[in-house]
Amino acid sequence: MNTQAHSPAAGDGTVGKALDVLDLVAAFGRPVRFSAILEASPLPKATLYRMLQTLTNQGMLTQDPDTQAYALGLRLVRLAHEAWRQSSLAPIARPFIDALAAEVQETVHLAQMDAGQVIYVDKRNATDPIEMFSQAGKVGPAYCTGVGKAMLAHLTPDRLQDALSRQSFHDHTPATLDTAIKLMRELDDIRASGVAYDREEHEPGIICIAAPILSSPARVIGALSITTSTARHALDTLDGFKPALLRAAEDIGGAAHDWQFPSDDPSAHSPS
Amino acid sequence: MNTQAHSPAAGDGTVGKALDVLDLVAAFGRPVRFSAILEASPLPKATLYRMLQTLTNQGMLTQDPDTQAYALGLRLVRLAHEAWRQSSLAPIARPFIDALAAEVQETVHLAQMDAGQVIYVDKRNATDPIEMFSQAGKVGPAYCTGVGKAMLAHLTPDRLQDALSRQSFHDHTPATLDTAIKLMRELDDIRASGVAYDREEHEPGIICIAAPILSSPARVIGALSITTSTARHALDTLDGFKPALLRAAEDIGGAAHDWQFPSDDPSAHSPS
DNA sequence: CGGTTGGTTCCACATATTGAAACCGCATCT
DNA sequence: AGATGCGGTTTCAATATGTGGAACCAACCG
Repeated sequence: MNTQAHSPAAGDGTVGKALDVLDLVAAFGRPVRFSAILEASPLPKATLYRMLQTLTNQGMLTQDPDTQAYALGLRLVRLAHEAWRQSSLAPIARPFIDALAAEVQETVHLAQMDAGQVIYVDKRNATDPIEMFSQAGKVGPAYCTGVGKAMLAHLTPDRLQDALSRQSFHDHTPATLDTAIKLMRELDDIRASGVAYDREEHEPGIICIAAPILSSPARVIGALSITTSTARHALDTLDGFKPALLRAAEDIGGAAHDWQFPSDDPSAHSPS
Repeated sequence: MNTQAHSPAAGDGTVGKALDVLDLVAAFGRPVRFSAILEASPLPKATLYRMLQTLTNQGMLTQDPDTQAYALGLRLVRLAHEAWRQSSLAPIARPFIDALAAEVQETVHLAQMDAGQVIYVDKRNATDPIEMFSQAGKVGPAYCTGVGKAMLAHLTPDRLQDALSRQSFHDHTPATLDTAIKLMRELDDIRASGVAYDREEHEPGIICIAAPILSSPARVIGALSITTSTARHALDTLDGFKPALLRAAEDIGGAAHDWQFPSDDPSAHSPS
């Protein structure tokens, strides 16, 4: 019934609260002491205390022995390593992204959708060395990024509805599509052309061309983008990347599909 | 009382179980269906079911709509992004690692210790492009890796004891130090010389020189290693890297210290 | 069409979580 | 020194939560 997913104030049971605490600690972005967490949390002192202890025991948090500040634990990193491997299509997409980045000599992003937000799971920077984990895991808005729009455009109606309801439509730049109506119209174009553009809608001077990655029939499982700046490319020259981008996106989609249904999955899916 | 930290069968409360389930799913390394998890878990059907539902609600797991297989969720990736930023010293160490890798033209690892295990939080591969997240988050044994031994050597007695009790002492290669006694003896040498070697103890043909990263008085907060193969370097030529390695380790330790105690922390620590 | 596997829901019971209040240690203030 | 306050830890009864055996439903298979 409850279409509402997590995000703040999800509140299923004890683990919900525990995870909220994790988010809370994460939000600080640096080690925090007990009292700081306390006043940011709705939980009463004693409860929070035990929760923190439990989480620390579990390795989800670590507590500095000197300053007794809590920070996210390494178990999380360990888990995430797995999460990244299995839940994201990053590992599958890797070779294609490498190739694409090398070919176009621009920054390439691989993103997925989570709770209406875009989450970058990989990035290849053709010029600079690399940015690594510092980028993977980053989240961003869906309504004003190329990858976000590319994915939105190919969502099923109900999922789109859900996703739209989560957008905050803040005006990042003058070009930002700041209403659901404008966005919807653009999504039609995107569906038609097969690619989405970010026309400095998120950050001034930054533009990109993005394509959805589709699996099986027509499920979006991610998006791929080539990002550059107005200093390097005019908006309309972005189309030069279109063939390479689309090819890479298709290749990744195909690879993902093959990986999901190697040939033996007994409880298969509805015929394609 | 219970020195035992997490790992399987930790069992504090509900969240403990929830996290165990996460580990379980992670262990599969690929999306798994309900029944598969069920038979790997001690939990009864109904309980596990609700647990999975909760975790899915919370975004810690995702369930494929077609095959209803569970996989680690993107929220985890998001959290880990933060965890990596704040709990690990990777972000601080980054520039130093880059420099070191460039200087020595060999693979450089940055690792930390968690529950007696080594966890790699960063890696720089001087020759190949990069390995990214695919490496960060990886865990390995402490007793037979350079970084592991370097950290063990500088643990406080009680922590060392705890860590040792968690080692499994499996013979990876003929050179593996397979008993606590042998290991202890080696730790003395490491303390004396300031660096640890991996003499093909983990993988044949792979050798490394590692140094602990120390903060404030004498707390190990991580370790740094330069890894190469017997094909490229003889064991005794590794010493050539020693100065650069030690310098980098010291620099990182210093930077971490400055970062931890910028200058204003009111509830400071014992005078340094 | 009946048997089986795989997943979901019920419900009485027990356990784990709750949170006000008391407590401790330690630094600071007078 | 002695008092005061703040940050962190512990206790304990009330109760909300999670538990898990068993029944249930659906879909697939023979």
